[in-house]
Amino acid sequence: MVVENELTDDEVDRIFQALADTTRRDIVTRVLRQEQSVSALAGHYRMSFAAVQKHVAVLERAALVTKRRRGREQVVHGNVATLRRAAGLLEDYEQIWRGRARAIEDLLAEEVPPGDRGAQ
Amino acid sequence: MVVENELTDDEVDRIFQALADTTRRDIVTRVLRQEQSVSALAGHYRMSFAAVQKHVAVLERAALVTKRRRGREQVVHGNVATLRRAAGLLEDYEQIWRGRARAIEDLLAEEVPPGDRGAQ
DNA sequence: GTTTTCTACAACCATTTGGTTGTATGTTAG
DNA sequence: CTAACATACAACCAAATGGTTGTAGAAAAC
Repeated sequence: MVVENELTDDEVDRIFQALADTTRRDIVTRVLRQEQSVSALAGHYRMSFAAVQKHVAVLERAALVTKRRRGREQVVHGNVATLRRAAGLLEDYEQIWRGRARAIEDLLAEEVPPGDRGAQ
Repeated sequence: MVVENELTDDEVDRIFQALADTTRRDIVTRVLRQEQSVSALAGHYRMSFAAVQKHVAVLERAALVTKRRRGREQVVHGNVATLRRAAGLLEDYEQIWRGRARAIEDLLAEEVPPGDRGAQ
């Protein structure tokens, strides 16, 4: 394991599920660049305010964004730690794959003992 | 952009959607470790063969796995390139965030011109 | 105070998802 | 050839998803 990740299956489900929508990914990029109120976010899309509100709620349940009250508006900001964890998970998969590749290499090295090279 | 990624929104949707299920993530880890036939995979889960077949189909549409015929069985192997791309996307988000952090730093540096340190 | 703005939330709807069973087809074993 | 095995695929179902409209409350503006 590259990094201790302590995420439950459900949490990982929610993270990837939340990322599996273009609008939500766009919201994430926007709030990573600069935190914004929900209505400011809603202004960027052609869907209803309530729809955007729901998208933000999905991202919030996945801990990809957090809301903070500021006066009458609720300002959304990105949660880079969760993104880092998700990236870490994917990197773990790569490591598994490399581990297998390594094992195959080792196996081949065993089959062709040192000093026996050259024979097919 | 860290790496040229040339994925459409729909493709990214499918990748994250496919990863948003514990069974499917488990299938990915298994076939990354060692390629397996669909029925061999199905043996590991308490759901029906058809259900596992559907999960594999979802992973295949996302290009996370590929099937190869071998006799009467269809052997599934993991597609590490797609995983790498997904990881790259998440790393891009981190970069956006770091970019903003950098911009804030620069802004602060402007507000407190050189030689004026020590105040606040 | 009244009005406007921003948010929350419920109810509803169409579509997708994740599962089932059943049937058909191709491939290997005897 | 026949039987067993591995896969494909359709039909069906309950639950979740992504959208809508409408109503209500809280905070700010006037």
